[in-house]
Amino acid sequence: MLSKSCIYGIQATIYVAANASQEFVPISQIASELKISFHFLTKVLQQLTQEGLMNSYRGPKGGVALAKPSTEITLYDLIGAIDGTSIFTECMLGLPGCGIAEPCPAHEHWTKIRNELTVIARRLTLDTMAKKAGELNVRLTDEFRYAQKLFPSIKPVNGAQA
Amino acid sequence: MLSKSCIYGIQATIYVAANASQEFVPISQIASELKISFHFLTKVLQQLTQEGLMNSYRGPKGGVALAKPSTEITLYDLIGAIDGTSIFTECMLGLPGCGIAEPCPAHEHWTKIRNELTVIARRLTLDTMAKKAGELNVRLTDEFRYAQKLFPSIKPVNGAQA
DNA sequence: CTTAATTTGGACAAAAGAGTCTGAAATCTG
DNA sequence: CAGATTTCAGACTCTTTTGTCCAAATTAAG
Repeated sequence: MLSKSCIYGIQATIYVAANASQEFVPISQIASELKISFHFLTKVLQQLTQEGLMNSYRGPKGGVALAKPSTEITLYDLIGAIDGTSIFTECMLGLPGCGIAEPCPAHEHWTKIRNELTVIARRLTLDTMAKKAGELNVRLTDEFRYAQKLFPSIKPVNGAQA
Repeated sequence: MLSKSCIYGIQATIYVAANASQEFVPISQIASELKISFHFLTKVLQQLTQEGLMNSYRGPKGGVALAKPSTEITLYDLIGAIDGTSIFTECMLGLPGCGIAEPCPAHEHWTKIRNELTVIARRLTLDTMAKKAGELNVRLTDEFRYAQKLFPSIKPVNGAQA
């Protein structure tokens, strides 16, 4: 479905969005929290900075940051920047000319799914995903438990149940 | 999305279903019509016979045939046999424990899409797809034009417009 | 029985994806 | 300025997917 690079990129940007207090977040910190290879994640995030979705800064106190408010970066942007938009446009059977004029046997069904997927990806912002992933002040049990999986360093706060 | 192997397998079975007049269809014929590497397609179809979706027969007049009526083989069966069912079950972000109890940030949206995809794949039979792909007696222009792309050997019949 | 057509099965090569490593460039701190 | 921290850029390896090739087994037809 999505490539590993893409999944890592999405998880990392969610992490950065959730840590909005830090100006620049070091890639090493993201990699160790999310248990992703540091060097590999570096490549993925370089791609996101080259695509204009993130800013980076070298040296001590450096790292990466979102280039835009987290409310303005969508899942669609992230997928498009890493895996490309073909998942939102291509025929299920990979036939180059598939379209309304020359539909493939699965055309109508797949376009329906694909369009829904596109709408969802365009609407789902980093902001929304980061909130679900659990900032420290989110105390809902389910979300907190997820947060621990994605961000192991997050510790229970008073009132949160593990 | 789907692997090349899977796409080839789907196209080939559609072709076999559309050529129901032939008892066994040689793989060489399928490969040349669909412009797929013969040896590669051979592997894919071997997989489908091992999974019980097709029968094969060696020697002259041999080839492959559907193991069941084309009304009883679904897109879900084909995808499951070649790529596996993970596309119908897995988390979008690849998180192992993602579920109702510990949903990932895209969980609710992705499961909705995934479920629709599953329903469609389970309902879409080879029979239906083969009809759309254009048997010789289908004269609808759009479907015929598609048929020529997927099955180049199919020639216009009287009344069909190229 | 011989020949040709066909699948089967395995080995192998090429390409793409995933992951690792090293050195260079930039930047902060003292 | 010196040293530490960090991204940047490229080379390299490993694995999976894709694609190619060949010999063996099976079967129909003459």
